[in-house]
This record gives sequence, C-alpha cells and structure tokens, in this order.
Amino acid sequence: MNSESVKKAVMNEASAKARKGTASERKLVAGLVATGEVSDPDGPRGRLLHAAARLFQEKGFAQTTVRDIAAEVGILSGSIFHHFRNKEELLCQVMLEVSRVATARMAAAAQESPQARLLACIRCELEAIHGLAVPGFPILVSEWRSLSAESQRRVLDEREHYESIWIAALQRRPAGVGIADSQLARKLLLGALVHSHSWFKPRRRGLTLEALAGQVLLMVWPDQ
Amino acid sequence: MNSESVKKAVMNEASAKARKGTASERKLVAGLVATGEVSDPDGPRGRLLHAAARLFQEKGFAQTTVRDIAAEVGILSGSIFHHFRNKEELLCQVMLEVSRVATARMAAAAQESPQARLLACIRCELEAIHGLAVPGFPILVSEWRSLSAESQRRVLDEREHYESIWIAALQRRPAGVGIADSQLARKLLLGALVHSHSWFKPRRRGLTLEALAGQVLLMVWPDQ
Amino acid sequence: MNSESVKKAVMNEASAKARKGTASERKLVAGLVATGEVSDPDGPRGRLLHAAARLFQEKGFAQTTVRDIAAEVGILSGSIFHHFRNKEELLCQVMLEVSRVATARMAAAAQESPQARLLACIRCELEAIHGLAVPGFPILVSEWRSLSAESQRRVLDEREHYESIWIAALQRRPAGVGIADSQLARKLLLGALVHSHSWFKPRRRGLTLEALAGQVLLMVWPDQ
Amino acid sequence: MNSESVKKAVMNEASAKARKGTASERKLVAGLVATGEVSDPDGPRGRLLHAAARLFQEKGFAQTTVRDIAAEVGILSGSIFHHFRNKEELLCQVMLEVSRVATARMAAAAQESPQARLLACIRCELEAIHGLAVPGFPILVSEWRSLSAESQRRVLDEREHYESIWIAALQRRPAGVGIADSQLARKLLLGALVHSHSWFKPRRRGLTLEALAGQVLLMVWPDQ
DNA sequence: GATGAATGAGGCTTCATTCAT
DNA sequence: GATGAATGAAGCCTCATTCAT
Repeated sequence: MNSESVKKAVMNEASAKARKGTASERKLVAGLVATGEVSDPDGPRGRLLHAAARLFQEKGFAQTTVRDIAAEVGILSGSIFHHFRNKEELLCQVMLEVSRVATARMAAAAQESPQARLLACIRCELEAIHGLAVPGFPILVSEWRSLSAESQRRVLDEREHYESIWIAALQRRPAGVGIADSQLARKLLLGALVHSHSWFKPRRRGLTLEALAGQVLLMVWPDQ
Repeated sequence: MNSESVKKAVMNEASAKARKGTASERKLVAGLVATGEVSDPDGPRGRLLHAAARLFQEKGFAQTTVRDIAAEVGILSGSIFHHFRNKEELLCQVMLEVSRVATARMAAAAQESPQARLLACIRCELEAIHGLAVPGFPILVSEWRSLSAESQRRVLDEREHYESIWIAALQRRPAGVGIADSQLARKLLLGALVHSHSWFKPRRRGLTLEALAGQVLLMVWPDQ
Repeated sequence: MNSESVKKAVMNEASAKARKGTASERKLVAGLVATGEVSDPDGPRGRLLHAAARLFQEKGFAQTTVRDIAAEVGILSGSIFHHFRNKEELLCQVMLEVSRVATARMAAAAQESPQARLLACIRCELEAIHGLAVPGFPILVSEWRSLSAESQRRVLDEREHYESIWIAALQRRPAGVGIADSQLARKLLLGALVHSHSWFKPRRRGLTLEALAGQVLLMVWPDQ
Repeated sequence: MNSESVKKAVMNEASAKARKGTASERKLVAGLVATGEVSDPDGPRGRLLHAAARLFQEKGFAQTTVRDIAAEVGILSGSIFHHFRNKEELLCQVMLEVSRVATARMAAAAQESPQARLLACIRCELEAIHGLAVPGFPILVSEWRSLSAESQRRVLDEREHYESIWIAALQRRPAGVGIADSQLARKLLLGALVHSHSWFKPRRRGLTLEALAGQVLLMVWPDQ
C-alpha cells in the first residue's frame, strides 16, 4: 500500500465521517457533557461559551464586548457575571472546553499506519480550525496573549494530552527525510495550519480540506 | 555541490552579514529614507512609527494605547495626531513601512542557486519576524484584522512585490517532491514562520536562526 | 365685541390660567407621559432631558459638556449613554419632547374668535420661549444646526402639527391688512418671538408677557 | 404720493443700487479702510476677518476651528495669533468691523419720506443679513453669547449709532397704528429679520429681497 | 438567576495656544 | 511674520463590572 492509497483510504473514511459528521460529533460532545468536562451546549453556560467562542474568533477578544456576547444569547450583560467571574475567565473557559473537545476528537481519530495517523491529526486539526467541529479552536493561538499568566498555565495543562498525541504521531515518521525533530515539526505545523484560517475556505470544488491536509502532510512526510 | 554544501555557503554568508548586520541594514534603510519610502528613524514621525511597531507587536494593537506610544517617544498623546490622522493610520503606516523595508531586504538577498535563493527568503523573513532587521513584521499578520478595508487594500498593494519574490523563489523548485503549488506553499510557510515568533528565540547555543531556516526549507524542498 | 375687549378677555383668562398654571400644565404633561409621548420627569431619562434642555438653552449645545448634564442630574457622565446613544441624540430627544409639549399646549389653547385664537398662539409660544411652560423651546430654533440631517427630519415631522395650528390661525385673518401670506407671516413671527428670549424678561411691572403678546399681534393683525 | 408709490420709488432706487452694488459698496468700504475703521480686505488681517466671518456664520463660532480659518487664508493656524490675541478676539473684531460697515451703509441709505426711510432700513439690514453687502452680520445676533462680557460691551458701544438710526426711523411713524414703542418694534424686527437668514434665499423669481422688505414694513407700518 | 441602572476608569481625539527656529 | 511641532486640558464615548430589586 503506497502513500497515495493510504491517503485515499483515510480521505474516504473522512468523507464518510463528514457525511454523518454532526451525529458522531454530537455523540462525542455528549460524552464530554456527561462527564462534566464540557458544558451542556443548551444550558446558559454552554450557550454563553459558544457565543463567546464565535465572537472572540470573529472579532478578537479585545474587540468583543460582554454586551455582544450577552446579546447573542439573549440576556443582559450584567447576567454574564453570574456564570463567569470576569471576561477573561470566559476566554479561559472557552479555551479549556475547546481543548477538551479537540483532544477527544484527536483521540478518536487514531489510525493504523503511521502516515495515516499523522494525516488524521492534520485533518482533525484543520477541521477544528475551520469550525467544522470545534468552534473557537484558532482562539487557542490567536488570543493566547489575552490570557493571564495563571490562565495560560491552566490551558497549557489541559492541552498537554492533545499535543502529546501530535508528538507521538510525528515520532513514528521514518528517519532521514524532512524535519527530524518532532517538537520542532509540530510547532511549524501548528503555525501553518492555524494561519490557514485566514485564507482557506473549505469548498467542494477547488481545494478541499482533505486535499489541503494531504499537502500539509508533505511538509513533514515527503513522498519517497 | 550538493544541497548540504549550498546551505553551508549561504549560512556562512549569512553569519558574515549578521556580524556587520547593523551597518549594512542601516545603509539599506538609509536608501529608503533618502527616497522618502520610509521615515527618518530619528525624526518625530519615524520615532513614533518605531515605538508603535514595538508596542503593537508586544501587546497588540487594541491593547496599546496612544498614551503608551507617546510616552515611549517622550511626547504627550495629543501630539501623535499632528503626524497621523488617527490610531488606525498609525498602524497602517507601520505596516506600509515595514513592508517596504522587508521588500528591500528581500530584494537584496538574491542568490545564485534556486535552493540558496529560497533559503535566503526563509532566513530573510525569519530575521524580519524576530526583529533582527524589521521590527514590526509579525504585525502584518497578527493585526491584519485591525485595519480598515481601505487600509488593507493599501498594504496589500505594497506587499505585492514582496510576495512576488517569494513566489518566484518557490517556482524554481524541482517538480515531483513536496508541495507543488507555490501559492499554497507560500501561505503555509508564512503561517509556520510567523508563528515562530511565539516560541523561537534566536540563540547562539541550541537552535540558531540559520538552522531553523534550514529546517523550514525542508518543508517545501525535501532533500533528495 | 371689539378687538380690545377680545384681548382683555383672553388675557384675563390667561392670567387666571397662569395663576394655577403649574397645576394645569402638570395635568397636560401627565397626559403626555401616560401615552409615552414624553418621558416621566422624575425618571432618569426625563431628568436628563430636562437638565439638557436647560443647559443647551443657557450655554448652547456645543458649550454644554455631557459632564455638565450628568452633574446636574447627579450621575456620572458615562451613565448618560445608557439612556441616549450620544450627545446629539440627547439634543434630538429634547427637541422632540419639547415639540410634543408645545403642540399639546397649543392645541389646548383654542379660542372662539379668530383674533383671540391668534393671540393665544402668540401668547402660548411666548410662554414656551420664556420657560414658563416648555423649558427648551428656543433650542428648536437656536440649535437647529447642531442636529444631523436625519435628526432634523425627525424633528421637522414632529413639529408639523404645531406649525399647522399656527398657519390655520393666521389664515383666519381678514384680508386687506398686514402681511397676506400666512406662511411668510409665521416665519417672521417665529423670528421675532424667539429673539425675545434674549431681551425680554416677563415682569409684573412694566411689559408683561400678555402685553407683549398683544403688541406682537399688531404686527400681523393691525387694529382697524 | 401714497405708500405704494413710495415703496416703488425706493425699490427702483434699490435695484439701481444693486446693479452697481459692488462698485458703490467698494467705495464705501474703501472709505472705512482709509480711516482705519475696518481692515484692508486684501491684507492678512482683513482676509482673516473675512474668512472668520464666513465660517462663523456658516458653521458657528464653536464649530469653527482656528485651523479652518487659517486654511481658508492659506496660512498655518499658529500664525493667526500674530494678528489676534485669541479666537474670541477674532470674533470680537469681526463683529466690530461688521458693525462699522453696516452702520456706514445704513447712514448712506437715508431717504426723504419717513416711510421710505424705514423701508430703507429694513432693506439695508436684509441685505446685510443675506450677505449681499456685509458678510457676517447675522453673527452679531447668533454668536452674541460666545463673546466675553468685556467684548460685548465693546461691540455694544460700536452698535449704538447703528441702532439709533433705526430708532430714529421708527419714531417718525404716525401714531395710532401698529406697535407704538419704537424700542420694542426694533427688537421684534431684528428678530424677524435675522431669523430670515435661515429660510430666505433672495431670488429673482418668487419672493425678492425688496418684496420681503415691503412685507416686513407692514409689520410696523400697516397700510392705512 | 436575571435586570437595568449606575460606576469609574480609561480610551481616542480635538483644539486653542505657545514657542523655538 | 510665518512655520510646524508640541502642549495640555478637555471632550465624547466605551466598557467591564457592581448591585439593589
């Protein structure tokens, strides 16, 4: 099975998943809700977090007012502070829950072959970045500065598992081609992938998300 | 001459340049000042632009107050508006001048062999990102949203030449390995490189900027 | 009943009304408050409008700061913007509410004979101008320029009814004496009356408001 | 000679004057310049005063910046203060010079018959108000408040003569019709006339300035 | 839990005025 | 006389946050 056929297999699987995407995603999120790891998306807290995630991503943390968020949910701004101590904690909680969902998806995307596994990581993160699954993911990078040192610590802890999945996938690459250091490769990939948020719009025609994932894979796992 | 020796040559040249860096950089900037393309760094306008660039990069545009900028230059906040219509124009002018300096450096970094040329592009952008030469470069990406539509247009026009140098360098790559589409490769590289601002600190020991450039080159021009 | 006796009758009635003025005025305003046409003078919005009206009239719109207004009401300047989008809307709302009160008073001042009716209009507007009943009325003329085009439209619509009462009263004048064109007469009268704000202070001794009204009547309805 | 023919005569004369208006006006102003009563309109001081008059009238004193005025004359704002101690003195000087020109015109407009004389006063003031002769005249009323108490005193002194011409003309009216008190009549007329600035635009067709003057005359000198 | 009024600090911007050159 | 850079006070407005109801 050459690399090309590996990619095909993964992508088919991916398309299949995409078709029933919402269903399986919901199941995954439902599990996290059940364990209390993320908030019920229909409860007031969950709705606030979703609204905040959407707006922080769209306009930026500093440019989003608590009024904007409250309006999106249909409450008054003062009421937000019954759920979150302050605006920064809202951002922090958004990041934490986004991390948890992203990690759960990543864990669920395991693949047999090393290359398929790495490709799955890339695709998984691209889906997160482009809002197909984890609204708010780009915030983890773009609004990092807006977090207090303490909150950064908390989010960093939460993301550890997520990053370890990446590193594990990168370490299974064969030696001798491309960037050897997996930590370095991961950082470069993260930058490349997150930045795609500003220029890539997934389409049926033209460059699909899966095709993009395949190209990104080439950056750290060149063919031949 | 294999690719490894090419890289060595470029890097040596780079180190040499880096040593007398400030001198040659000053010459380059002096030329731009002479033609009026960038402001005199010792004049009030140039000092404001430098201070703004530093602060926008460090704290973000929205988090930087005009008082911060004025204080850095040693004037009162009201005086800023003798030089710039408003805060957004200050950002816009920072981006324009940063673009011009970056383009001039890029143009000056031409190399013989295609690989050396691409490596020079990467190194050149890394130096810009990490403030060795063009303070404020990451703002071009991170604060893009803070610009009005009209200003975005102006900066985009100014950056065109810069990007065309990149594309030309990428198109000289041999076919058959890595990402074929140069436009796509450029976008992914830009993300990877700019994001390095958040984790890479150039050091003598450990990962040098030149070594990082070499690794990044592998993402779009794999050995063999 | 000659014109002299008509005037006497109206004035007596006017004096009588003036004596219990506040009571009947309050009733009139209370009616408007009940229908929501003007704000409750004891609520925060109404108090802001009154303070603004007083200050805009006394010092002019541009010369009045939002802090002045807030101080008059005993709140901080920022709090104003919970009630009005900006300073100009405050002016616009002042004008709208002033117009409504003035119109209601005008409508309530109907008289039998044409001359008495016109005199009542004059007296009514004089009372408004001199703050006996509608604080802020002169602003309608003096600060017209400070209003945006859109706000001017709104206020103009609101004033239409008020002006139509004037025109109707002027049209009942006999032909052949004085200014024939009622529209023209109204404009000249408005100027004459509003300007009285700068030189006329109603007093018991000397020129009373009623006497002044009688003199103004002569400008458009000469005796004999 | 009935009142109608009187008006005709005055108006013919007026039209004649209007035709060679600029010439005779220039002569009049030239005389004032010669005696130092008003500034040379071509000198820097005179040009500043004219620009200020125009802008104060168009936008209001508070809404006009010294930069606006300087720009209109083609100098920088700082230079204004070589000619006037501060912005308020600029306003005061505008008013003083406007008063002097208006007085000179008024004095030159003497007529034989009492009615023609009063009509000439009205027409003369209307011409001043509508910028045909004395740009800035409405400022005397509209920006009175913007003047310090001391400046008000100075301008008041200057205007005394002008007002005395009016009073003299009004006192020659026959007793028994219209407003008896000339001081009162003058104040009402001033209001009516100045306010015309906001609604009257002199035209050949429709209401001419002369026709308007005739109508205003009726307010204080009714026919029959 | 929600409301809405208020807070108070702070942001950007304007502008008359000064002054060395 | 003019310039242009700077001042510094003040203006309007925003917004996270608080709190009595």
